[in-house]
Amino acid sequence: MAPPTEVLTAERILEATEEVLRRHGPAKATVVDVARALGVSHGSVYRHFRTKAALREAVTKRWLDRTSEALAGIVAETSRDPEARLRAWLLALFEAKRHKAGDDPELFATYTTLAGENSDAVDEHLEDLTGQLAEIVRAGVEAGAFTSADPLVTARAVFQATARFHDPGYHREWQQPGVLDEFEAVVDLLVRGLRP
Amino acid sequence: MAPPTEVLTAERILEATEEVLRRHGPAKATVVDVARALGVSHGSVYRHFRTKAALREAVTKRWLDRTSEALAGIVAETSRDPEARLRAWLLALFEAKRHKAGDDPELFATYTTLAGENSDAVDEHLEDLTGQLAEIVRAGVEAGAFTSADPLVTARAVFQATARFHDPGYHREWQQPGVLDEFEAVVDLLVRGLRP
DNA sequence: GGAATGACAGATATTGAAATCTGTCATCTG
DNA sequence: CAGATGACAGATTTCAATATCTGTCATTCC
Repeated sequence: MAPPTEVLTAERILEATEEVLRRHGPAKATVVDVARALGVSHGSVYRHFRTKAALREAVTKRWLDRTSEALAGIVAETSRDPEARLRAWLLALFEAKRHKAGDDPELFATYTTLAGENSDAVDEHLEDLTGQLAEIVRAGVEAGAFTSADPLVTARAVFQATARFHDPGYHREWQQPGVLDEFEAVVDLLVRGLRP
Repeated sequence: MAPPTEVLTAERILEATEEVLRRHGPAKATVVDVARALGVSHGSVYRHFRTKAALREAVTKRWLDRTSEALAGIVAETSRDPEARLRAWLLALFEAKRHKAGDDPELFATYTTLAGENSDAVDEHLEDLTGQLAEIVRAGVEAGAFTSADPLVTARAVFQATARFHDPGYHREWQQPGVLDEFEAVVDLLVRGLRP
């Protein structure tokens, strides 16, 4: 099916795996399918990824990293004041998830399954995100806009308190009317709590 | 097995059902099992509960009501100041769930399954709980300890912000060291946000 | 010689037939 | 006659046979 003349790279395998996952879903996506999509034998896939689990983990990491990068941009907007950045960051996270879940529910379910299989990768991702939040909190403390004995502890608290608006387990509730108001009520309460 | 002389009441059926669920788990607990435990035919059970689902829903409601009652006691302790009551209420909810999940994981899993099957009963329960929280917030506003434009909206925000410490989906994390510190960090932030 | 292949063993998933369960109701019993 | 029974039809679950997949590796190919 695919041009068999091209060199087989990890990158090409990952792309094919994403496509197979999109098509067949996480339960039916096999490495034989991936090999077939690439026009190679499944043994060749195993030359690049030791196991099926390793292949899926690599796909998961790729996907999580895309989310992180988008949010890192907001952390870097140092011209905006910390409170605005905090609100923008939390809203961007929520809206990104909400749209993924709403626009393509099957793909979202696929990635939710992958995330469940790769809790180590997810934990790393979560640490990355709380690190970004901590950076905003730290900047806020420095600017006198926030109070916090320990920005990382505070960041974790803010992240956990907004779990309902980014944890995939709550995805059903993200489509209901009024969620954005509920989101704002929580964020307002947290921002008030952060002020000196 | 049970004395067949006694009158068959809904109450006795509910007790037997809880026992069967405890023994066999939610997947294998059948109404034939319940009937057998009571020494009656399964047709007799259907005289008191229209369907298996209705029977399970009744068991679920019973269980949820027990949680509500314990917490209602804290709301009623009007001699304590609102902030103390709020903290005590949230801690009691967390500790109750944490102990149920930790002490008898199988039973906890059983009730989590039942809760998933009966989202209407759960929604009612959640409304009940946020109502209790709203009552504490309202008292706090009246006493000048809290600010809130709308106690019910604020109560919902507080409840959702602490979801990680009462939503059964997070039960794994409740056993990890440091959760109580994380709980306190979130509650502190929220309480600060509530103060005028 | 480095990459790709495909046959293979053991693990996992699918399938369809048999067993069990749910919910009804005509019948029985005290 | 109010309440309990158990036979029954259709729905659901279980289980074992069958097919497919995962991961390895000796062999092939460029």
